[in-house]
Amino acid sequence: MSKPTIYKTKQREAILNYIEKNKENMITARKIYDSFLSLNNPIGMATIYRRLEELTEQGLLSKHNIEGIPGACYRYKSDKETEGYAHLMCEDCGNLTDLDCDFIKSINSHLLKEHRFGLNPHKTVFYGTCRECMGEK
Amino acid sequence: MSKPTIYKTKQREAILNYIEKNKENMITARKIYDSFLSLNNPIGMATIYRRLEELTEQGLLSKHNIEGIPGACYRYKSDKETEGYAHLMCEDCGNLTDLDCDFIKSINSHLLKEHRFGLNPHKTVFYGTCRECMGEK
DNA sequence: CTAGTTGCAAAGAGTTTGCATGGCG
DNA sequence: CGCCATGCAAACTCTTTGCAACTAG
Repeated sequence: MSKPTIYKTKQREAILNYIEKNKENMITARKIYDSFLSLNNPIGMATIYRRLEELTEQGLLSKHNIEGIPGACYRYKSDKETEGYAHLMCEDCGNLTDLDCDFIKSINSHLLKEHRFGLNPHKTVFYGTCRECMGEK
Repeated sequence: MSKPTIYKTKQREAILNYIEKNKENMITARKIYDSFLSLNNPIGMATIYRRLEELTEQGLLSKHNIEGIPGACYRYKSDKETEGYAHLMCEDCGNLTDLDCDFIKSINSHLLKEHRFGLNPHKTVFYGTCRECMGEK
């Protein structure tokens, strides 16, 4: 039952590198695909999906989906250094940011005590309108 | 700029009826399709999607998507009588329940004051483990 | 009559899988 | 050399759209 060996291939390293460089941003399979394509370093979509899925399982990425955006698709975000944070999703611009705040702890304990619900902040997304989009209205 | 007339067709009424009867449960396009099919009262998928979309726009349904379930698809939930509630999604069993609690108000004001984020509870989903699934572990 | 609705089939988008090839260890 | 990874293309799933036929008002 030992874990399968992981081979350090060019593609895997490149994807890890891309994620490291874009840890502040949202990532989609297509963005990665296009990025490598424009660097004349094309990579197969299947490989991208396989790696993203793997990294999500390993807890290094969180996988999200927003509606209301044309061609909605899975969006991944690096969770390095932000484990335990929740996320804020703007319904207007689709921007996803980390909720780095102790308040999540009180939400956590409220849900547990009053609703017997074990919150997973990491996956939780608050929908609404972000600062910028509120201002523009 | 007047709204288009709404025609009371057999299919539309049937879908509304289905939703009314299933307001406690999650709804998917396929569930509706299968339900009508088994009643020897088949209905086109396109119609179902068109009606669900319309009802979502009217705020009578909320549209969700959960991962981790094979063939993840959009799941709708009746929001009649539960407008303004947030939702709790169980990652284990995929169950979606309403969060009927004043605590949402303090979350609301916190996000607004400290993060300048205008929460839309109606669309917000807390991920975690539900009462039942916690017990079973 | 006329505008909205339906159902089919085809198109689309995103994602997943089968399989032969290729490369790490 | 063996196992895993890759890339292509095909398959799949869910959803959306075009269009001709239909129907409520």
